[in-house]
Amino acid sequence: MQLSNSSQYAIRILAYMADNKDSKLLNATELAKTLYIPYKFLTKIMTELVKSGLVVSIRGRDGGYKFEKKTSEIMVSDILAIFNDSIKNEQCVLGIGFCNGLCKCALHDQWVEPKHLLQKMFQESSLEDIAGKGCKI
Amino acid sequence: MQLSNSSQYAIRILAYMADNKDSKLLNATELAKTLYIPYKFLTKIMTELVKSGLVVSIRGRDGGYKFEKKTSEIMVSDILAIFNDSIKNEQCVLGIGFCNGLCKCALHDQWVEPKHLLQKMFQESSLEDIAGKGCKI
DNA sequence: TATAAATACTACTTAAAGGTAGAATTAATT
DNA sequence: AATTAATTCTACCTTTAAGTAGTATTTATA
Ligand code: SF4
Ligand code: SF4
Repeated sequence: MQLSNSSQYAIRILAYMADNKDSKLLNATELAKTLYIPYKFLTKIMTELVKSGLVVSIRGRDGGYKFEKKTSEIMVSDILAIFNDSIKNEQCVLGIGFCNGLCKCALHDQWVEPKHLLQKMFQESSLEDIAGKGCKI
Repeated sequence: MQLSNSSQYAIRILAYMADNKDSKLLNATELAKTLYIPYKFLTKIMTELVKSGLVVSIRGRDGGYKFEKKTSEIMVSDILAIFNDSIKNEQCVLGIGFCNGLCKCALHDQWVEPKHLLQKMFQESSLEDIAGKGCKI
């Protein structure tokens, strides 16, 4: 019952970048050191973030990463979507997955509310919202 | 962001057993067929449920499984605990895991409420509560 | 033009979850 | 006592997530 490492790392990376978006570019070496994320794994994640259009990369010496969009326009749910970690309406708590209104599982009714709150948390939190709140890692 | 297969299966198995606790014993073959759970995986799970004291097994011909406790006294959270899938108070949404009140992560504040609802759902749902609600698988 | 420092690509390895196979054990029935 | 049908044990296989290695590519600067 938790997000994948990739999603967790990506949120932390982007939250940190949002926190430091005054500095022109942030590079992978610095991000990995600051955030205690394995360098090679971080670059893999960054490449996915670039491909998905959330950030742009500048290659070559003095290169790095910066945002493509405004941080107020990037929601945490957008990040989760990249790593197939979104909470969808049809997300199933007991793994059956094809139930309808007539035939629902033992926990269906209890699941509705927390599922909705999770969705809300991810869909309504922008990077601007969560940047600068608390610690940096 | 979902329970492990083992937890999901275990909840479905026990909810079904609670639903059919009038029948003396339920055996693995029948449970596997009815619930569409791989037989060998199901027996592995059942053995863990026996060891943890939630159900008792009768071995040999005409054997099977039945509850050790009342279904009103078995909470879904008890099942999750067996498979290390509980939602703990200190459960971390961004995977850092050692933050305190002073230094908290970007999503800490937003996480409190849904986490609490998840805990509530699992801690306050007994097998009696969820049995007989909806479909059988 | 050579060098250095950065991202991107391809491929591999490791660890954990999910699942399977087969034999051993148990106990009721014939 | 033999058979049958059940659980349990040990060991293995498969798939996916997580992480690593090495090379290629790009670009600023001396
Ligand atoms: S009713 Fe339960 S098992 Fe069925 S799709 Fe909904 S959450 Fe999943
Ligand atoms: S503050 Fe955030 S990152 Fe830190 S332990 Fe709590 S949930 Fe995890």
